[in-house]
Amino acid sequence: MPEAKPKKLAIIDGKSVFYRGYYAMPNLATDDGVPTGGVFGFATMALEVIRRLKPDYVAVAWDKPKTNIRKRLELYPEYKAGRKPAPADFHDQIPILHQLLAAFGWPLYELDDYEADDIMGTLAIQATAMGIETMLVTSDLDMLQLIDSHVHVYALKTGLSHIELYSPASFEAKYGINVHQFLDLKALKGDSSDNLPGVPGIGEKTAINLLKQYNTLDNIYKNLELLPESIKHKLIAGKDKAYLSKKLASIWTDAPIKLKLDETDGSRADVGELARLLQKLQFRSLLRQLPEVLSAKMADSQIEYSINHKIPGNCILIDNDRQLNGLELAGGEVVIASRTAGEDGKQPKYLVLSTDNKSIYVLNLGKLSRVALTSFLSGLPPLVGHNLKSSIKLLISLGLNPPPVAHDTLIAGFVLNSLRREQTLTEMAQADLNYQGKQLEVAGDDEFVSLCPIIINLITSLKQKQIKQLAEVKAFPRLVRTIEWPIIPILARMELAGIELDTEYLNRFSAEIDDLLSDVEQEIYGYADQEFNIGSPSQLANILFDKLKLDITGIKRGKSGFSTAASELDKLRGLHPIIDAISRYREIAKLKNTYVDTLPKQVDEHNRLHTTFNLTIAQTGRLSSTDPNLQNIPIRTDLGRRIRTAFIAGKGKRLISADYSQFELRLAAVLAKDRGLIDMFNRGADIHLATAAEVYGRKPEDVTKQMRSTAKTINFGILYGMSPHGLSIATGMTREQAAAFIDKYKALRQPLFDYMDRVLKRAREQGYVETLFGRRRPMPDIHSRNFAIRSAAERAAINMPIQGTEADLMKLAMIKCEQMLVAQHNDCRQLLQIHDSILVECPTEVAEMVAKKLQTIMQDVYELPVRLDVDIAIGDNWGQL
DNA sequence: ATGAATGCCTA
DNA sequence: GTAGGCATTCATT
Repeated sequence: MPEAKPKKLAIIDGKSVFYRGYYAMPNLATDDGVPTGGVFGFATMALEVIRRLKPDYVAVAWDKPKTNIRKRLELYPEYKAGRKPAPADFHDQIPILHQLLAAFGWPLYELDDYEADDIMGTLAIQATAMGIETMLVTSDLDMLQLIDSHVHVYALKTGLSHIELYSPASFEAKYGINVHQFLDLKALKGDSSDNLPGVPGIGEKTAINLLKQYNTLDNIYKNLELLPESIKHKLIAGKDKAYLSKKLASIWTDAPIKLKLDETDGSRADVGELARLLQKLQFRSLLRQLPEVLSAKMADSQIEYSINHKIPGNCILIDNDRQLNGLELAGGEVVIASRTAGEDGKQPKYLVLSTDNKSIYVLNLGKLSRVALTSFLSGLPPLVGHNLKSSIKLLISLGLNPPPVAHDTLIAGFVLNSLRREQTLTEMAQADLNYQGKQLEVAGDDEFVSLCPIIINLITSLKQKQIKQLAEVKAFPRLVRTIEWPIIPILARMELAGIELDTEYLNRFSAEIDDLLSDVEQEIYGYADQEFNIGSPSQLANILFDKLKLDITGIKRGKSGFSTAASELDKLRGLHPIIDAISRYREIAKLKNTYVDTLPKQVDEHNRLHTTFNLTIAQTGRLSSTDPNLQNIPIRTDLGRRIRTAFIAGKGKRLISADYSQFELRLAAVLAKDRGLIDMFNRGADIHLATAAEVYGRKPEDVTKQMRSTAKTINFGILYGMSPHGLSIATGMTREQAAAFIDKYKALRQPLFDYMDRVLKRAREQGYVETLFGRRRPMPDIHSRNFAIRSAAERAAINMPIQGTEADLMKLAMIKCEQMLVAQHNDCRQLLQIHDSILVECPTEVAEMVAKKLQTIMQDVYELPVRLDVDIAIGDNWGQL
């Protein structure tokens, strides 16, 4: 018989959660003006606790106002001095919170002289004694000192409801010291929010270094003689303060309070009352979640744990070549996972492989020879994994030719539901498999090895489930097989290849810009007749609108005053020479800070820059690029273009760019089956000029620059669901002129507008929109009662099939280009993709030929009623292209 | 330190 | 007015 699962108790740090909500939603109130921000935060989090943690028991700890810290004050009168009192409408919400707790059936624990921390600590100790697992929900890092094998801390992350397991390992990864050293850290560095002094002159950096070296506070004081003079003196002078701080920061676990399980039974919620309360508070979104959350909870108690719990017995750690002898990785597929480490997180450390879910091999890469490894790994069957791109990069960096992808659980999860927040294996397993075990993304090597069987098991289980789910949507199996799986190894190769940066050029450029920048800066100070921080929108607004009294009519207001965005400054141009100077300053500062000074810091030893391409971020299916983002390198201004000049081809090589021309508009024409537009493209017309000619009823040769520009604006605007109002702003026309223009355009492009209506209709009926290849984007906000939200969803819905089809086709083109390159020009590499273009590096001799081949492949990527045009260019730097 | 707000770079 | 990433300032912890 399996051992019964231990019961779980969640203890919520009521005030800290409440505060979060209060500050996150400062103005939230019901229609009759009752402030509800804090309650909303609490309620949101409460539902998330039920959904995610599935506790058997729940208790809420609360600081009693005023008296709560008396005992600590006896020790240190300054304790928590300097804290602002809570605002008045904060207290107004407390009674509502009590009602909410009553409805949940959750008791509030509060005590004179004890803070919520102490109550939580005490209850946790008692729970452990009863054999119960405790989960502490808080935003307070101090709570980490309570962690042990039966007590876990969940921290509130960004947003109101996002809670995340705070593990000793993640703490260690972040600070480099153990959780048990937490109190000693506080003792040394103090804590400004609690007004704990710590040792004066010792900050976090020094404190951590000392603790790394000497482990404990006591031991540091035992070894004072070994320390540098200055630190030693500070420590001696601050000894009392250090130990006092430690005492004050310690959570007391002996509060006079008793955990009564029957009071905290989490299943006693009065659902009717809850619904009534949420209704009254006008928390509609929460109200909607209620049935789902509570029923999920009930269902969970009946459903069998859906993971195969038979942990495979033979998980073999391999750390010398001999162990590889006679081992084989035969089978239809291999489940693979990898682990990297080091400063940049790019040093490969472990590779985990399992072909039949019985034997799991954990390769300690540092201990194995390259030869033994490559011979063992050659001829692997197709791969299954979670974020296979990282494992494939590892295989390639070992010199292997990676096998094809059979299934990636990260990407399948995204294809199945692009809205889901869960991205790590742990999160996905928790959400989809009801996995309730340990966090799998861990800091310690030993811990990682011990988790390998679970990792393999979860990937396998997730895959099985996802395969079934993919099969339920006709287009999905084909989408992943023909687009998503094949693009993964290509991106892996692109990331590994990187692109060479001329760092010396950028450094010279930086110095040059510096002079420009300080000139403009002085000029601005001159106009303002004072120095100020030009980078601060609020200071800048003060100068412009208070001091210089520039005309504020028509200037947008933000949350904190008048906007100084470029579009608003444009309205002031001509009023004062400072405006132009500010624009120049902004341009230069932006380029310098974001690109010129930053990129050279990120190159590898070959001066190459390696980005990460992400497949599971953009809702439309586009790639995104991070660390660094190489999809937003400047091009529009002359100064910006010079940054592209720093992206260079390697020695004896050339860069080729291949860009789709008017890709999205062509696809809009196809999706809408707009014969007129399609024909226009197939004639090879200048699309904006031809549009202007038709709308204005002129011959093409009589179209002015202004007309063409207006037509161009609307051609683009249409793709984004632009309104007449938006058009008038974008073109400078009056609203009436814009409306008239749109009317003509509508008549001309009726199929396009009919198509947009069809997309919206389907979005409303089906709840999602899709691309030509059946990639879906759920559109829950399409039914929002909030006009702004609903309108935004409608615009996104119109855009998604167009942008998404572009993304699908671009991936397909990359796959075909890669096949050609590998087969015919294996010394050529794709380096970057920027949504409608690719950048390829190849030997000078073949550049011409390769460029032509790429052009042909991209133009013929997929049979469409519209012609696709691809522009190619060759150069030794990106700026020339 | 962290997150929101602001602003700006790309397709 | 679609889709992203990221730097800086400033308030809050």
